Amino acid sequence: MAGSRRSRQSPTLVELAEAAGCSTSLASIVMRGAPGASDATRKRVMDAAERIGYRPDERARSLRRNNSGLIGVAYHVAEPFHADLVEGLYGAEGDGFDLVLGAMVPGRDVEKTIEPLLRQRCEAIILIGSMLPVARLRRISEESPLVLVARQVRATGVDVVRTDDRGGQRLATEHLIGLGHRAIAYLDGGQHPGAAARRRSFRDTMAAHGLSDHARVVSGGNTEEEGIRATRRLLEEGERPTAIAAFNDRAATGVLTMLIRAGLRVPEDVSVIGFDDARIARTALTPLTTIRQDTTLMAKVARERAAGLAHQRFVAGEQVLVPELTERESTGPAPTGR
Amino acid sequence: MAGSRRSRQSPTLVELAEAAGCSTSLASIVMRGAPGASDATRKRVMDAAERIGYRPDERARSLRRNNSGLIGVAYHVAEPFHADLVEGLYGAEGDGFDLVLGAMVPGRDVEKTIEPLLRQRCEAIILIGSMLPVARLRRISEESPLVLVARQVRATGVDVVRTDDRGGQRLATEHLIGLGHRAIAYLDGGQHPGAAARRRSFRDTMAAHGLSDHARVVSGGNTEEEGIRATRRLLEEGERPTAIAAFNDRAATGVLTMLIRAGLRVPEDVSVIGFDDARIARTALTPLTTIRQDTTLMAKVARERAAGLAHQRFVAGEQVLVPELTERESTGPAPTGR
DNA sequence: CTGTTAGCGCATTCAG
DNA sequence: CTGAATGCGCTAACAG
Repeated sequence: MAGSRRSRQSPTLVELAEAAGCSTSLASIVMRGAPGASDATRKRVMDAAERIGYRPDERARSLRRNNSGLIGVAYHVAEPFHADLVEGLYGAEGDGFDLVLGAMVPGRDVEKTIEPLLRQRCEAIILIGSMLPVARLRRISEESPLVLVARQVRATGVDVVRTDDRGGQRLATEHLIGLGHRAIAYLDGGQHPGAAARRRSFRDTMAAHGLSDHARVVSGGNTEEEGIRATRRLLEEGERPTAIAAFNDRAATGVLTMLIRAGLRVPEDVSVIGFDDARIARTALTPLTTIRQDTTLMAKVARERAAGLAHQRFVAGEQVLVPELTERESTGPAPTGR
Repeated sequence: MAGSRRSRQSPTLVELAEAAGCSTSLASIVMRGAPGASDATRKRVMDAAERIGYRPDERARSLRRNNSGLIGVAYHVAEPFHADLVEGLYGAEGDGFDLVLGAMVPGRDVEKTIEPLLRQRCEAIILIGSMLPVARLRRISEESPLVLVARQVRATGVDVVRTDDRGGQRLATEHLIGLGHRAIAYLDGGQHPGAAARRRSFRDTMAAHGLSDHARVVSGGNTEEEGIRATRRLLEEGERPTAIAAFNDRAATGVLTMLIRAGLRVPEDVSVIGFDDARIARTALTPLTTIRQDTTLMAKVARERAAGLAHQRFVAGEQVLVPELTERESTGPAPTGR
């Protein structure tokens, strides 16, 4: 009467066989859809399973099969861009693997996160946007096939699926230059994945257009908060740029917020460009022009790589996806005269 | 030489014992930190484990122990509010359980999500913000202790941890009324958890203040996108309200966006209030006045309930947390005259 | 303190 | 199609 006191234990295969009036092997065959049972038996077993509430024990299964059928995914819960990738990962099912998620949260780093995944004997690990040093990545990849998503790294044994950050940022910078902007500020992403490449790309592209003197890099971050703070500093000190390129869309949203709070118009006074094409880019006060990373495709490729590595069908390599410019309303011609 | 071809299989306890020159039982004792081994042996075994890269197989462990030590968590990846709760869940460790995450994404519903969790024999399931019909919840709770977070439901066997939505929305509505607002619109959350209670609370509170005629409920949603669309409709048709209460902070952010795009000032022309006190509330263009749900506490309580239910230490019940008003800048006195 | 033994639930032989 | 037997890697008695 206690509501949900589970009736003893979960039923086992033996009990299922009893209930169905057949041998355990037959019951097993039916439960995993293997050949070797008549349709009549199949129905009888399935009905019995339904009736007694039988549910295969994955632990026993995978132990016996000697493969877990699991791909582990470590990601930052609080990062919307990661959430998009995780959605994509689930959307790309059909390889016979299940996904098991490990969340990285403040105080719970990569190592802590993947430990349980390894203990469950995941056959591959997909690590999203981690800044772990190469040496550590290498060590992990020695224990399990490792697919690193959204970060560039050159380490034997580590598979990489990423967007061309350099090319993407070049697109962004040249878009602004093409609109006539010269005084352009770049809001840096610090230690976050891709930040170094994008920063370098910004500087190089500015230099290539003879605008090195106008290229200003300010330290920022990957959150709205940091976008706001960085922009406040930017407005306080020195000459105001006519365009700001941000590390990602969240930071760009912060830039937008601070500019408007300061009474400036976007894009009339200042143009803003982001990176990622995250969901928030579309619903920002001024819809953001940004560099689109195709998370669906990245996820699909990452999952394929993980499954392939698990089956030893190929060796670790690098897949670089091409980003593209998505023009919305946050960028416009550089203001003339002043 | 292939980089990361895992050297055969993972080492087993037997191999560890061999490497350490002791019996498997001793090795086992050491690995799980059980009493019954000398410090010298302990060190010898730990060193050997490190050397051969031994890592206990959780599947075998939990199978043998006959308890998985797992709490399953089902949540919507794309929902920032859920992400906050998940962070809180991890932060509340120390009950001897590990967390295993199941992500709900479009096309992957609750049932699909918890199936793997059940197959792994999680000892309890924490389900965040699901709108599953009561009958289904009951069925799940018959297979595993179930803690429902952030939704009200009265079902035997289903444990509930939620915020007082009714009281929270009353706080919001009375805050606006207290500021002199009379024409107040409520942007409804449709089918989402808590929506019904908040909607009813809005109507009741308006009625209690004799403002039924001014209470306007418009259909909205729980995203920025829907907040924008609903506000656009709101502005097109009928008299403009002086205040808008939204189902949650994301929708409220959309409201803000649309109002400002329409050339209105917040809070001078229109006040806006949200619900949740999600992270975005602080960085919104106009920092949002909102009803704070303490996700850290909710998560802590939810995890305690889950662990307690798993150990049959108490029966399913309902824990209701008290929300509070967080005043920021998006609400102000009703505009006078007009 | 240490070693031996018997399963946990299931998949997979193999001989009927 | 069936039933019995074996063992995946580990823990938990129990006996030395």
